Amino acid sequence: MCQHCNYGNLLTTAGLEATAHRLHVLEAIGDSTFPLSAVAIHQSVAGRRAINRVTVYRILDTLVEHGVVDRISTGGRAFNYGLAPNAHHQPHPHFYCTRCGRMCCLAPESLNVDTHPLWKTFPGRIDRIEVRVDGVCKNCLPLETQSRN
Amino acid sequence: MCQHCNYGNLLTTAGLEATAHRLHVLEAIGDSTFPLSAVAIHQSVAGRRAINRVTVYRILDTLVEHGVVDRISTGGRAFNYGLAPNAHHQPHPHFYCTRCGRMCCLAPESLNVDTHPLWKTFPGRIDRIEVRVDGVCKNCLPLETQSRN
DNA sequence: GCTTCAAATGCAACTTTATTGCATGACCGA
DNA sequence: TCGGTCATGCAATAAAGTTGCATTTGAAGC
Ligand SMILES: [Mn+2]
Ligand SMILES: [Mn+2]
Ligand SMILES: [Zn+2]
Ligand SMILES: [Zn+2]
Repeated sequence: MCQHCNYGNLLTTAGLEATAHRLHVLEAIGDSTFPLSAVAIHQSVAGRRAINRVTVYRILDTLVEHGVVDRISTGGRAFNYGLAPNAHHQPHPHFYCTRCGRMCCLAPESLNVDTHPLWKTFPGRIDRIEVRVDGVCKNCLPLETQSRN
Repeated sequence: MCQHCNYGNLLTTAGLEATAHRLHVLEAIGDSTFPLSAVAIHQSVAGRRAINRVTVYRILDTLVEHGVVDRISTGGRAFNYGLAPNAHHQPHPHFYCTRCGRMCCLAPESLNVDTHPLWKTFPGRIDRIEVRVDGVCKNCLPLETQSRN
């Protein structure tokens, strides 16, 4: 469990009832050091307690809507989910390994994005800027050279 | 048609046979001022010439593999496609309107991303850095305020 | 403690988007 | 003309998420 986040508080602060299912889903996300897919979250929660996959999707929608969790695009067809930035978690970019499909969180300061020119000129409303780094992770790198496919 | 790109040349330069279908798909992408979904591309091409949607998916895969076209993640479940950066087209970030689902290309200089800290510290291989700006486009902004849903 | 009612959950069917397998067709060179 | 390779078509399948509706749950009021 994350040192700084009380998951029950996160939920109630966001105006959400802290049901057991919601707590389990949020725990699965918060305890992971990298963003997880809905399927992975379902598996993780279902390991400890029966839960329908639709319920997981609905809980994820709710958590994202209320800003507790971030929906992170992988570059693949499915989304991943991670704790939304808050007092204890700065916003940060993510890395996506195109070989194993695993994401990882990058340090907030690893990329410096200057958004000022955009804010001045863009005619619409800007809600979020998402940066994703694609490549091959250090685990997959050795495998990459031998099997040329 | 883009002033500077000869689509036939783009294909043959990439080592691809310039079939009629491939040319039509590439034209649909290159003539658009914003990235298009596979479904939109299929509709566009099919309007002028019978083509199977699977063929469109396969052509898109081929074009992406050979670096002629970029697969751009929308923040939704489907991908969009745009011309890959080349001599006449600098890499640039994209904006995704979460209300109408339309993307648009942003000026290359609208966001300045400093990637140096990442290159120095990241232990894997970096192939690409994708930046997506989410929000509400100027067309949708008026609609947004009246219908609160 | 009982009742009530909205919110949460379960389950089946469905949708969207993309992929796979296999058959057919077109093209190019020998 | 023949052979082979690559492109295309078509049907079936897969992956990921959504919808509709029935059932359960649990907090609020009595
Ligand atoms: Mn993260
Ligand atoms: Mn573009
Ligand atoms: Zn990897
Ligand atoms: Zn819009």
